Amino acid sequence: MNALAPRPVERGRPAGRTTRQRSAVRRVLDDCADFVSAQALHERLATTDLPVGLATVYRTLRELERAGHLDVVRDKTGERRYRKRPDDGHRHYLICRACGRSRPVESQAVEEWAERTGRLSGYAAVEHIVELTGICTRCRRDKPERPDGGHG
Amino acid sequence: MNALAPRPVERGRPAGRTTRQRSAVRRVLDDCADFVSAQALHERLATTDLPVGLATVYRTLRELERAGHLDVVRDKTGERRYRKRPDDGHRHYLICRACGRSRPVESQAVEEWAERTGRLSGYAAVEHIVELTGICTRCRRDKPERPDGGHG
DNA sequence: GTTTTTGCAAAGCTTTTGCAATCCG
DNA sequence: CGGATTGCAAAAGCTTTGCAAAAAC
Repeated sequence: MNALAPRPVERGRPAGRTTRQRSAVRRVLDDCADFVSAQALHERLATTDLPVGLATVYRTLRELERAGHLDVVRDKTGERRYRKRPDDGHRHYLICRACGRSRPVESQAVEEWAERTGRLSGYAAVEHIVELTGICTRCRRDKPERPDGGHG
Repeated sequence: MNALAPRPVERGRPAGRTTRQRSAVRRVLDDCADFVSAQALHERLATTDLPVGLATVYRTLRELERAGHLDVVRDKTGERRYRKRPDDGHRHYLICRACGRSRPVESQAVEEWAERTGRLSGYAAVEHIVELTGICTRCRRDKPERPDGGHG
């Protein structure tokens, strides 16, 4: 559930090799364009021409995360979910606790607050985590709230 | 690292029995007045007149959390840390990634942003998670940054 | 005297790691 | 070829759960 702060990024670091597995992971991330857990990714890939090992999925995600290509979120169970980050910078999201679907929200106010608070505090390398969860209009009609935040 | 949103709280629910163990847990939480992990709590209690089992610590924390008495945060390792919530409502914190110490920050701007964003979205029961991390002035001089956010 | 709570050990989950086999360049 | 990468299974953590013994009211 935590949309990542603008990391003091390690962008531009050695990219590693381009393997079929890594490409496959990126492709799925692009395709769904919503938050997915490592395990879900692994399952989707399992039904593919090129199944990818769970460990590799995790490793690839960690890499993409470090490179600043992903927004990351943690649900109440502690599971991490990943979503492709737009090229023009990180986003914050409003995530439905019932169906798991996410939408980016306007967050300039928080960005400014975070920047200002960090600056005034005298702390170095201040990062922020901000996220919103709720029940979307559709789910409010249809389903009961799931405790974990949905979207296995 | 997530400072909890103003829960659609379950306050005022049956409080359960008052046992020596639960009192002990609350006492430690009051004493340190900073974020502590369940395991750290358990260790502190271990050296006491009344050691408390780890499972009991977890159960007590879960209860206090549900009752809205705690602010909760998750570090990068996924470990949860708990801190007594002031009586007048939840806070957001700036936490030092090196030493783990936390200080509440002024957060009216975020509160308003969250409220407004939730209202405009049409989502129900919107909750927010907001937190800041950085390196405090003292640690900037003294120690190197720890990867996990400190305070074992 | 019931009902709740405790404690221990075992189980559950997600994520990480060791290492031989494999692949990329 | 040589070093990076994959996969599997095992290991690591944190947290939860089952169940008999103990405590609370």
